[in-house]
Amino acid sequence: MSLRETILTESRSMMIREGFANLSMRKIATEVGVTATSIYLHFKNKEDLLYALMDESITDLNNNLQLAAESGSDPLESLEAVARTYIEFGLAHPQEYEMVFLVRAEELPRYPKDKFREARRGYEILASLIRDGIEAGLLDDDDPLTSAYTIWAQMHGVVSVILNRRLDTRIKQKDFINNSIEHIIQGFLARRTPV
Amino acid sequence: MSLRETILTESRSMMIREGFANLSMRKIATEVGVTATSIYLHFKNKEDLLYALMDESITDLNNNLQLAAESGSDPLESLEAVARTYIEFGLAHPQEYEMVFLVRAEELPRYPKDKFREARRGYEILASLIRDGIEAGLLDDDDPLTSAYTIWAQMHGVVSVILNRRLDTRIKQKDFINNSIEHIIQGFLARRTPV
DNA sequence: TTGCTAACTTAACACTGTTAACCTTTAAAG
DNA sequence: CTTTAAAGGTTAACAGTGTTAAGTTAGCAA
Repeated sequence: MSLRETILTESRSMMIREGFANLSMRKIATEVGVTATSIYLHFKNKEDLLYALMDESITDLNNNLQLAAESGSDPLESLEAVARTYIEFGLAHPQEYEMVFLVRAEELPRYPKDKFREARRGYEILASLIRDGIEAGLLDDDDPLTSAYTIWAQMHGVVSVILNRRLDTRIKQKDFINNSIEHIIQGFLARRTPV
Repeated sequence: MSLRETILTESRSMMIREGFANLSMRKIATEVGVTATSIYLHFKNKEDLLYALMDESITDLNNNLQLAAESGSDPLESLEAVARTYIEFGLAHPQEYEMVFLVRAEELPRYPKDKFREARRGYEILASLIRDGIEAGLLDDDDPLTSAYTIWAQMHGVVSVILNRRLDTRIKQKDFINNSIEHIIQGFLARRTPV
């Protein structure tokens, strides 16, 4: 395994262990058994290293979503599976989720364009599912891409509220998730009696 | 104006100017015309200072939401007004919004309990609006508090996606917001034909 | 005048990301 | 077989961070 790979592996395990905020070049280097300066021979800077980590996580999430999207017997079932998979992924990998979705844009001003492609794949999985749903007459006939982003935003909101510990202690997390998924989908169901 | 207040005022203006992430005790102190150490005479630490700032912003947002909640002629209209107000507040005050809602729970492990009260007021404004809507037969009969959190999460998702610049450039921000508000509300409308 | 207290400062500690300059080891070229 | 060049690593330093211990100064009460 090349040093580059070792750094990535160790960074990821460290991030999961101690949290994204506690990652430091020196700590990573020590863990790997090398000097902090060495990392700069393989990554332009800390940002660059983080992008590499993000890319892996995004791919992982997207692969899960793809599977979920293919799992249902109709678009509605698949949509629910996707929502559930998304939320579960976020809760199961909080550090990775934070890194990918909760880091402010400001902190990543020069996100490399080629990495956007993988990031977009997720939205497109969702958009194509919505397109199927519209064609089957199950979902509201809006622009699928816009709706994909809207649903994504809603799912993200759910994960984000839980991870940021903003959820009222009186509410059970499970109820919150179920309620959310139900209403997110209901919000896009084709209206039987047009208003 | 006491030094404590001066520090708060200057911190806020600095945060808005240069961003939340660029706040440093030394910079604030310099701006105020004092040494960094002095701040510690008025605030326990940086966290404590941030909580004071957050508290002000949350109160501000909640006051806006309260007004919106009272603005409509029926619960549905009010709900839309609240959603629009929330999203507009987030976009108009990105730095404050980030501070209040995007900062990881980890970074605020000891959020003082008395400040939760103000934070909860917002959810309660929403919950009581939903309660009215349910009683008027306009909204789905779920637990109002759970629904309040769900709607909050969805609104937050919308703001968050925009602020974090995760929105596809092919989608107009305005369309995205309108589409979101529409579908969020639709997701909670009382179903005329029960399933 | 003494003594206390509040408000402030200086100096330091232990961190952070990052860079310039300086080795070594390895491998290819003449 | 020696020279050259590059790859991969190091040490030392810079400028910044939050935070604290210790020292100073001003104002006021006894």
